Amino acid sequence: MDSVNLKAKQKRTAGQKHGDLRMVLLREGLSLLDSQGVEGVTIRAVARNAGVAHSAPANHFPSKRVMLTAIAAKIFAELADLTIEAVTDLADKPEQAIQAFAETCFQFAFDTPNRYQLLWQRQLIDQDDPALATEMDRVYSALLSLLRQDQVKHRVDIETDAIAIWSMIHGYISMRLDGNFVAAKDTVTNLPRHKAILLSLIDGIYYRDS
Amino acid sequence: MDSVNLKAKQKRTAGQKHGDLRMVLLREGLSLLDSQGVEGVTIRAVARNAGVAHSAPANHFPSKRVMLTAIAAKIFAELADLTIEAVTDLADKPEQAIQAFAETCFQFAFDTPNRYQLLWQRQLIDQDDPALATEMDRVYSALLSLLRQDQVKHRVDIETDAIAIWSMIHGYISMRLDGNFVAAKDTVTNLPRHKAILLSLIDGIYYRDS
DNA sequence: TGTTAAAATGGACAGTGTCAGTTTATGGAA
DNA sequence: TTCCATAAACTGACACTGTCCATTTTAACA
Repeated sequence: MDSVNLKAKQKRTAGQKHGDLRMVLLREGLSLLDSQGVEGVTIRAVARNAGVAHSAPANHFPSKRVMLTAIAAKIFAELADLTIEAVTDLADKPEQAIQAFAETCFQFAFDTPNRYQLLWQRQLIDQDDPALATEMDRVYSALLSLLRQDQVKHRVDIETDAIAIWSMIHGYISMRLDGNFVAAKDTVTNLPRHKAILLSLIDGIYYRDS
Repeated sequence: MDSVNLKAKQKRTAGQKHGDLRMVLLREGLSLLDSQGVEGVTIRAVARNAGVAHSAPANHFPSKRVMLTAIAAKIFAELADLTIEAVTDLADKPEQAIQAFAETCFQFAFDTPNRYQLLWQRQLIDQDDPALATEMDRVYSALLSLLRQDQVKHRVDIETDAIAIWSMIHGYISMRLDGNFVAAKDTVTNLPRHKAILLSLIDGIYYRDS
């Protein structure tokens, strides 16, 4: 058996206690994220909750940044699944589909704010990570294809329309999660009204020839 | 002299070496923020750069969060000054004024990204701080009054229009700063085009009766 | 001039991420 | 079977952080 065949063998589980510590660590990391926010997600806390030594995670994640990036990739995958599922069976009704896409993002962000916020913390995660980029692209591509199917509106620049729509969704979510509407004398009771109006405004977003 | 009069005396500078260490600390904090990002702004690093002991800042800021909040308030004041100055002399041209407002935000964010990003880091700063809220409100109020002066568009809900516009501006900025357009095959050369289109889209944002 | 209280100091503590060396446990080879 | 190579997990250490504490310095006031 030569070295090539040796390298081909991927299932090597020597020395490990858990079935798959990497998976356990990601699960505990998500749990800590939900309960204590991103600052509660320390390598040592994750290791404690997983019942292993403080340096055990180093075998699976070379740095904290890599661990947080892996967690963020899982979250993006979750969001991608939700949005894509929300717009299936709406392929022939692109306007409704876009609304469903936005509504799903709102729901996800307000249901699990800590998860949503981690996705955009550039100093904590590595945006160039291939696994993360793949999942992020799934969300973006879903919106893009909705706009392409929208034959009613004569869009000149679909990509920029997508960016504008996504900007408005993300901007509203992040400002609300950051509590920045307090200064604007906003209350939580405004959320349904805001959402309704934003959805109608999003519907009006498309760039056409002058 | 009774205790009330004693309390009324506010200028008490006993024991201090610098003229105003608090101001020096804020300046060094901003400098570290610009050069190393928010994670470079540690209490001890700020103290080192100011040439004082590691625990000296504690006399002026009871915690790191309070220090970062004070820095953020200064940044918001800067942004408020810039936006308000940009829209003066445009009171009679509200559409141009709104464009100038957005353009100023873009400029500020891309010129000093670390400063802009600190403003929205809820886990690091205290959004309920009065000084911070005051400066934040100045920016928001500037946009609000522009919309009120816009007699051409018959806006039904000025506050939500402001939120939508501000959401789009902030959403685009933060996504670009986070580098989230890489997945969208975007390059920095797209910035001028995006900006032009976003400005025209912003112009189209207003909620009217159906 | 002496008092007083704020400001600045140095030391300590628990917690963090990361690195190094060591031990453990497993699958394949002799 | 026995042995070994190796990945995984462990213990220990280091520098750094924010925060607390007791102490000393310093400048304004009586």
